[in-house]
Formats: sequence, C-alpha cells, structure tokens
Amino acid sequence: MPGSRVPHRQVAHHELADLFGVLGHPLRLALVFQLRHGERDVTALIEATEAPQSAVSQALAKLKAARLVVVRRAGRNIYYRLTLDSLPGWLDGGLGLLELETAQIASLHDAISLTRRDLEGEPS
Amino acid sequence: MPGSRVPHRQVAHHELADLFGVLGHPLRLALVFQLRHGERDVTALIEATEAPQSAVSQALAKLKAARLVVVRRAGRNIYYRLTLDSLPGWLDGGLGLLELETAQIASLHDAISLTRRDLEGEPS
DNA sequence: TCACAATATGTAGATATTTGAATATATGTC
DNA sequence: GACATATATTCAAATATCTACATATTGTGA
Repeated sequence: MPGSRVPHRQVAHHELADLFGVLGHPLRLALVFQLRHGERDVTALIEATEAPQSAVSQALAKLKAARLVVVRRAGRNIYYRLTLDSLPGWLDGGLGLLELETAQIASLHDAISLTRRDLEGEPS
Repeated sequence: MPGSRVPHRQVAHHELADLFGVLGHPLRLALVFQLRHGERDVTALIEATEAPQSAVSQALAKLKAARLVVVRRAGRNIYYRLTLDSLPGWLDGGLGLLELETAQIASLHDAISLTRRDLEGEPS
C-alpha cells in the first residue's frame, strides 16, 4: 500500500488528522472564528462564546498546543491570535463543502420523495 | 455574543465541528484519500490501508453517516465513493496549511536557536 | 438450496476526552 | 506587601471513542 511504502504520507495524514481533531470541537472552532479578524484577549473570548472560563482557557491551550494560535501578553491581559491568516478562509471552504453536501442531500431527498409519489398506486 | 443572537451560525459551526470530528481520525482520513480518484470496493480499501477488516468497515460506516461517502453494490462487492468531488482538494488545502504552519515553527526554532547562540557568553 | 466470499454488527475492555469546580499563578495597583 | 483582576492548571467523575475479536448478514455462484 502507499502507506507502508511512502511513510511520509502516513505522517502527513496523521498530522492532518490531528489538526481535524483539534478543530472537531464546537468551542475551539468558535474561538478560531472569533479570532478571524485579529487578536482578542481571553476575557473577550469568554464573553463572546458565553462559555465557562476554564473551558475557554483549556480550549485555547489545545489550540496553542496545535500551534494554531500564538500568544502575546500585554499588562494583565493575554491576547491570542491565529498563527495562520489563511485558516479562516480554509474553514470557510469547509462550510462551502457542507453547503454542497446538504444541497445534494436535499435534492436526493426530493428525488426519493417524488419517486415514491410516482410509485404510489403502481403495481409492485 | 454572535452565537446566541445568530443561531444559524452556531448550527453551522457545530456541523463543521462534526465534519472535523469525522475526519480527525487517521484511518478515516486515509480512506478518504484512497477514494480521491474514484470508487473502491471494501476489500481494496482493506488492502490499501492494511487495517483490520472491522476497523475499515466501521470507519466507512462513520464516513457514510457523515454523508461523506456514497455506496453502490455490484455483485458481491460494495463500492464506496466520495459524495463530494471537491473534498480532496480541500483536504489538500489543509495539508498546505500544515506546511505553512510547520515552516513558521521551523523558522521560529531557528530564530530561537540562533538567539541562544548569540547570548552565549553574554552577561545575563 | 448450499456454501462461500464480502461486508457489517455486536461486544467488552482499554483509552481518551470533556466538564466544571476548586485552586493556583501572574500581573498591575495602591 | 496586600489586594484585585486575568488567566491557567489540577483533578475526578462522567462520557465518549477506539480496538479487535467474534459473530451475524447478505448476496452469489455452483
């Protein structure tokens, strides 16, 4: 298989899976979206997400461990910002995929629904 | 916060987090990559990934539940294919992000390393 | 209809994640 | 130094996920 013969691919896929794992959490994703227009301090993020302080802090810690955010201290406050400016655009691409996906589902649903109506009364 | 005042955003973010959750698993991601050039049957996927049969079957079930793949039966075999042709391209974008990210890390690492060498022998 | 090949499902132990409360740490102010 | 504010860490219980084995299901060709 490609995996065993091309180990760097396995590494890359594993890295990508880790990235997805980090983003596969509503609060962490919400935080990333909050940061899409620039840095915010933790208090602002707590207010914006309406999540408990410790949850926000832990979510930020995971984002930091995944190197998705970078930290800056200014006086009492700690400001987070995205490491990659291109991340929000890519996330938006993900939303675009979901839009496509659900559109296909809806049309599939319509197709099934219409087909069933067609079949009503026909001999099986 | 935007979340509570704009519920459809919360829904979308949650959906996106779910998508990430599904893709946040090395085997499932590997399967998606295997399917990037078209449909494959389960046996081919088992061989390609070198994973246990039940693991592949369960991974495929999750991909199917997330509507990322679609199934076709042909004789004894069951063929899976991606629902969205655009998924692999987007995943590749994710790999691009990782490339950027690690590049920044590497340069950061270099900067720190060089700085420490600068500081060697200097008064603290 | 029989037996097999292909695939799915059930299951249980192991492992990991999530959650919120409590506590700790760091910083600036007085 | 004492205090208030901002943020992080620790911890344990609840919950979810993973893994692999065993078993079940389902078409298919003989």
